[in-house]
Amino acid sequence: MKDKKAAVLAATLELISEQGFHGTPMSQIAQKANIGVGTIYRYFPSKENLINELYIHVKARLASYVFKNYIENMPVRKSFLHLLRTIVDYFLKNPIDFLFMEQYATSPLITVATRQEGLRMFEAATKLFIRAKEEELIKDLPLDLINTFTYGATRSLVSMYLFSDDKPSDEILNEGIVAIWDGIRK
Amino acid sequence: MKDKKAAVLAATLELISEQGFHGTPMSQIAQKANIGVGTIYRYFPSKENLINELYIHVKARLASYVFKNYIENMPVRKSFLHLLRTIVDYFLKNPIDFLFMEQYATSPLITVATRQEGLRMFEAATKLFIRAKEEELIKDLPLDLINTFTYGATRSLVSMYLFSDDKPSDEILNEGIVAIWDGIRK
Amino acid sequence: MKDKKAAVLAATLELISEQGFHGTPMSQIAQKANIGVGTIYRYFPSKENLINELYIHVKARLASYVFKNYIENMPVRKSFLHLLRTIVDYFLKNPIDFLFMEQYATSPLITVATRQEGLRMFEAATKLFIRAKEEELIKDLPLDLINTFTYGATRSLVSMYLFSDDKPSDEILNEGIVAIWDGIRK
Amino acid sequence: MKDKKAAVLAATLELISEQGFHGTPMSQIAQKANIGVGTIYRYFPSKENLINELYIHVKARLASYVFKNYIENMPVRKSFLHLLRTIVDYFLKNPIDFLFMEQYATSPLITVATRQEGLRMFEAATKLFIRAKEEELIKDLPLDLINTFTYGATRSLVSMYLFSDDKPSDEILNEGIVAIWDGIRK
DNA sequence: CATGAATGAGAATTCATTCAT
DNA sequence: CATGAATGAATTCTCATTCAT
Repeated sequence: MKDKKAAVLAATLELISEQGFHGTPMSQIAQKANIGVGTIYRYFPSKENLINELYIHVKARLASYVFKNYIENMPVRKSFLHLLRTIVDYFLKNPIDFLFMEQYATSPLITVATRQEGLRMFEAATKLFIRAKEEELIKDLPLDLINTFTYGATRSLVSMYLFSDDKPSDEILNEGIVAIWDGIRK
Repeated sequence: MKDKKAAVLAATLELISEQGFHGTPMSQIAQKANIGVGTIYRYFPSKENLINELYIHVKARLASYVFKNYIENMPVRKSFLHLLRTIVDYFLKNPIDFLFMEQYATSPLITVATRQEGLRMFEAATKLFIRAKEEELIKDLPLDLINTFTYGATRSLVSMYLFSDDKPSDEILNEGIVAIWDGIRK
Repeated sequence: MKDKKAAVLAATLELISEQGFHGTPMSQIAQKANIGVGTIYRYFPSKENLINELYIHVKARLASYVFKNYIENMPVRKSFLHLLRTIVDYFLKNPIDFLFMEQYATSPLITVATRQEGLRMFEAATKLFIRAKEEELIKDLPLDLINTFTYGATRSLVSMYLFSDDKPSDEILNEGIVAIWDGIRK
Repeated sequence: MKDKKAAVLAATLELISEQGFHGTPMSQIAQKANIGVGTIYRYFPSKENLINELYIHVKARLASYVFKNYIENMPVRKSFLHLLRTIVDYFLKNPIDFLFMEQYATSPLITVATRQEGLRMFEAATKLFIRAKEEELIKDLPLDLINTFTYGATRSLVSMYLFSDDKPSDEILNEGIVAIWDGIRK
């Protein structure tokens, strides 16, 4: 049943975001997912594999949301702002996903292969940057730099929103996104 | 002896950055530090305390490096670029410190008190942002946002440099830093 | 399975009586009970809890033996002698239970709650003393005193029998019990 | 220096009575005795030896108190009552000594040799019982029985006094002691 | 003699994983 | 397929004892 696998992933995400990987026993995951411990092992060969699959799962969900209404051939600046805005939206709506990504993006538990698979889902964004460079709209910096820079700044935006006591308005978020664009544009 | 405490901190930093907190047993730390397991507990009451002290230690080392040649009353833009450049320099020279900060900046293992103590060491930077706002040189966004944005973007810069195969030149790093400034300046 | 819990209790009783609580590692208990160490923790949350449950267990077994053929309304003296005789019998047949009770009756490891639960099992004896006082058959001393005095003297009897080289005859034991009665009777 | 040895014994007695043998680290004893840990080992080869010497020490102190004004040739009953009364007095004045004896009288930590040495200090009491038997004042029971019986009952007396909320009067204590005599007299 | 820093063996406890039902 | 009792390797931490100063 797909049901059980999904239940395990959901339970793991919630528990792990709060308690961390090592603070969350398989038994607790099983309990939250309303299945037996042994059953988890029908779907995931090990706990390590489970968290890696969860990483892919969460990243795929984000990508699917982000690219749902994304149109490839719109003007670069508009695409860029739309993309960032959608990412921010998603994380504000799904803070647990954000917490999870923050913690496991750099964790040694996530294998190189997993991380690469996660990156592949955002190739459309890379294409956009390439186009931007060709159209000479952004600084002449390495693509990688543009990429991480953009994502890093976006994370900061979300993080500040989620953890600060006085939530910034929608407008300020937009200004923040524009600031990122200002950072890379020519 | 101060020797042993320092040896424990050094060993922990190195091991924990690669293997994570839970992937690093106390016995391994002891071995790498060339002391007995029990000795660690003469200096640190628990493993949790050890990592919190290490956090302070690393952050203090960074702050000391960053503010060594920092002059409070220089023009804002110059100060800003100098500050970011020094941070980047430090992390490129001490990649393990960077990996450690990346992993534990958001980890629940680091207590609120520890994090606050860490922040206090960078008050000079906050002062600079306040001055920048007063002089109306940067966008009218919340200080927190400016702050996390700046640090987030800086991290991306370092991260890209450390993990990409074709290391960007010194010039490109400078351009990256300027890009950050462009992001927040008016 | 009830089997394993019982096996753990039996193993613990035997080992702890000889070696003491702190002289008996959980691993040894597991080995003697023919189970894995972890299995003990399925039945007892901690070593401290284990010894407290064992205390109840042993005391319940004693009470069940002692009151099996006990009839409430027999003459006081007869009841008294019967009771003491049965206690002595039980301990002579189960010397390990005696050793265990001797060591843990006063130990700080046994919680107040556990001790109280143990006392409740011997309320019938207290009733007998009350009746004895009402019938003015025994000295006019506080009940507590009568109680501890009686039990203390009984313990001595058992202890002497178990550890002396020339075991006293059945008759002598009876005389000993009568001596206790003589101590408290008017 | 005799000073230090005595200080160690005093510190150990106090700490061990409250916290138990295994709950009391050597370092704590050293601290309470105002000496270095290593120094303990100049006077006692091991922790086990320390507790055995303490046992002897406490028992000797009790014996010295009990037999201080004891006259060998007084009438048996008077001697007996005096002896018991003095024991009770001592323990009421030194409850820690009582707690210690109660806990370690049956503990596997005290070696057989130590226990025997402790018994030897009370030979005068045994002599009294022999005389009592010769004069046919007490029941014709084995000496050992008389002995343990008497001591067991005395312990109960003290224990009840120390732990009950409504302390029995001096008179009641005397009655209790008489009850013990009544138990063994012909 | 006195000290206390250093040590590492040993203890309780946890938890991923297996496998008989 | 699903289960969860059983397992024991692995982990953190304590503390008696040693020995260089």
